[in-house]
Amino acid sequence: MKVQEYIIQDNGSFDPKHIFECGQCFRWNKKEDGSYIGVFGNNVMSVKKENGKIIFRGVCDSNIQNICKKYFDLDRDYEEIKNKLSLVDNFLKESIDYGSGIRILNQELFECIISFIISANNNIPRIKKIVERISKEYGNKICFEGNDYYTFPTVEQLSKATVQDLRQLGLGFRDVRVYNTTRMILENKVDLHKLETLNNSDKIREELLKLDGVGDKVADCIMLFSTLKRLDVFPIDVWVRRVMNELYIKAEDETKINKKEIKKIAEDKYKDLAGLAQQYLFYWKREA
DNA sequence: GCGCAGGGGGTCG
DNA sequence: CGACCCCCTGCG
Repeated sequence: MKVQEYIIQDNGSFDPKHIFECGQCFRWNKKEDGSYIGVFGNNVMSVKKENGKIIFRGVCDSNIQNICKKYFDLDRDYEEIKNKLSLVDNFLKESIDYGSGIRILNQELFECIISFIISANNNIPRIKKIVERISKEYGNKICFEGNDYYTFPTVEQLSKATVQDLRQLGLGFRDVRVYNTTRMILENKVDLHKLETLNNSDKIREELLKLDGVGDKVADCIMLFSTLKRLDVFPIDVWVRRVMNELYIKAEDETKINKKEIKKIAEDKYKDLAGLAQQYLFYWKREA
């Protein structure tokens, strides 16, 4: 496949570091020159920020410009979103200044589901390694600039894996969950195409929760970080719980805070942009 | 340097 | 509410 290139002006709302290290994705890796290389769909791509420009280079299964617009959410006006959220309060404004180049990716739904099932009670380096091994074992190989990369497997491809196979790849107790979920999707017990047509976050969540290994937190991550793109959902993990407690609740023991209380604050303050607020706060708190 | 607890983007029973 | 597999980290 031929290498394509696409260049856009940096308008202040695109920073590879912010995008790839705000915790939404697991398949982007930093190179020595500061660029990032990742695999998504049937594409391998390098992304680099240079002299006020963002440079995309990669091997793609169709036009690179269309692919980037979709995946990197380029048609959404993040300047407008940031202006709106900055008015909420000074905490959020500070976090937005810190992670000003964050964008929420449109990741492939099945990959997102499996990746976040694997994320349960796990740490990011290990999650990345497991997803990489799954791709190498069951995905397709793509060559780019002398190196081999592997696409995340389709439902059909991953359905070839037994529980034992998955255990061998290091999934631990999540092996059964990934196995069961893959089967349920393969057999259309949960119809991913139908999910894309639903326009109500609660309805989508209800469907996702049928999948083994998908609880509240994972369901919210899937809805926010995949092509489902529900910007109103507010995933609550330990970091978000911590920052929300520090800023607004100020309880002595944050583990005792009811999730509903946090969700209500998020809804009241951030409204239909809660998911984006979550990403700015998460990145701010984790990095700092 | 090695060895061993501690804990990690939660979910399930 | 406790266990869950694995591995990486931090302290002794």
